[in-house]
Amino acid sequence: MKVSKEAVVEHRRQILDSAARLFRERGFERVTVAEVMQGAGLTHGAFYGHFASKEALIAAAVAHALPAGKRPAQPRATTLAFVDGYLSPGHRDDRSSCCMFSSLGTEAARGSADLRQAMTASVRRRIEDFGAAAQGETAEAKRQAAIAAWSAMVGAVVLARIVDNEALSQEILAATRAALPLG
Amino acid sequence: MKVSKEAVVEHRRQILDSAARLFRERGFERVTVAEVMQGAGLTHGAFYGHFASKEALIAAAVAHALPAGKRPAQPRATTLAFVDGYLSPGHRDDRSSCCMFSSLGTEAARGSADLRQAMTASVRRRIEDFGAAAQGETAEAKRQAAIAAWSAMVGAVVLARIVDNEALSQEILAATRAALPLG
DNA sequence: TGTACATCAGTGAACGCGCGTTCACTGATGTAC
DNA sequence: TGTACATCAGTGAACGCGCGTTCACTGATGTAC
Repeated sequence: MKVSKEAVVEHRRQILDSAARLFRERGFERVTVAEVMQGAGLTHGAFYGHFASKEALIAAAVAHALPAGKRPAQPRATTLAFVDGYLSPGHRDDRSSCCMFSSLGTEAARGSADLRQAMTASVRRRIEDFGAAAQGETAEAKRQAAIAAWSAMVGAVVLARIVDNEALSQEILAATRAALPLG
Repeated sequence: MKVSKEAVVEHRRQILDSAARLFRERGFERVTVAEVMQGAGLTHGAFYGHFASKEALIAAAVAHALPAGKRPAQPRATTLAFVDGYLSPGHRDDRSSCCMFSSLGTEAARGSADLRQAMTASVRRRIEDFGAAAQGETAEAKRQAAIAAWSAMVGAVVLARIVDNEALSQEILAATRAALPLG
């Protein structure tokens, strides 16, 4: 049956939320269109009224889940709290709402141009956010430190999730945190 | 037709090499058993004489491609040359023989116990190799620096491959290299 | 050393299941009068 | 404001293709004598 305009917008949002959660949990390939729609409370047939293909959904869901656009500089304490949370066992184990770079990064590198564009925008923003809290005398030095910090954080969570030993996993998170060039 | 014992061993090696290359290029999911066998110069029917399942092949191929076991400490210059190569555009663009952590890391985190065990052994060995060249007064400080360095390297290549802008991609590699806590 | 035969790695057709995608149909929405 | 009707989001069955896996068969290997 037809549905109100507001419901259509809401359904689209629910599809994107469902997709973003499932993709993080299982990766792009191991999630079916039918599962995404079920998670949104709809049936699979309605999918192609919202998106042209599964590949288009992937790009849209990632863009939807990633913070985009500029925002005012956040206080140093906010950045440091984010960093601590990011390199915590809790974030490592949170597969359904965790960072998309650490959960989907290597798959995303093989993704569509739209997907990579959305993720590139997120990387730029992260570098800007971190730059304000990074060590360094000059703006270039701060930017360099921000990039190095973000690389290390993403890599640490990837490695901490692969490793099958809890002590080593936590050691990776803690050692990376300690070496971060942030204030 | 039956085949000599030497040929069987050689075929198994070719299957593993073919799988390791294709998995790196496209990820575990987008490679078919038939493609792996074709890459090894065989037909798909022979696959199940060598491996119990595709999942078993994944673990075996990664274990085969990853350096395993202890080896004598390598000179500092060797480690630094590896690091420079790892964070180079050439390695970033080399999808067929590159590091498996940067090409398959987020997929591997969802993989089988056997796969994760093989990758964990490789992480331990990398930390030991890097420890010898790392900054720090004590053994613990060196180990911590080695872990932070490896995390940053893996993360940097993941991000450098996602980003759709060549200048930003190279900046990620260079900034991470410059901040590495290695001697 | 030579011969007969059992073994078994490889071949290629086939199976069956799952998934992305399509489509005829339904019925609530929202517009024209 | 109320009514008739066109629109169109959602439903669920169906399609078709691809992929992991199986299997009867082939013929070279390698062993027993």
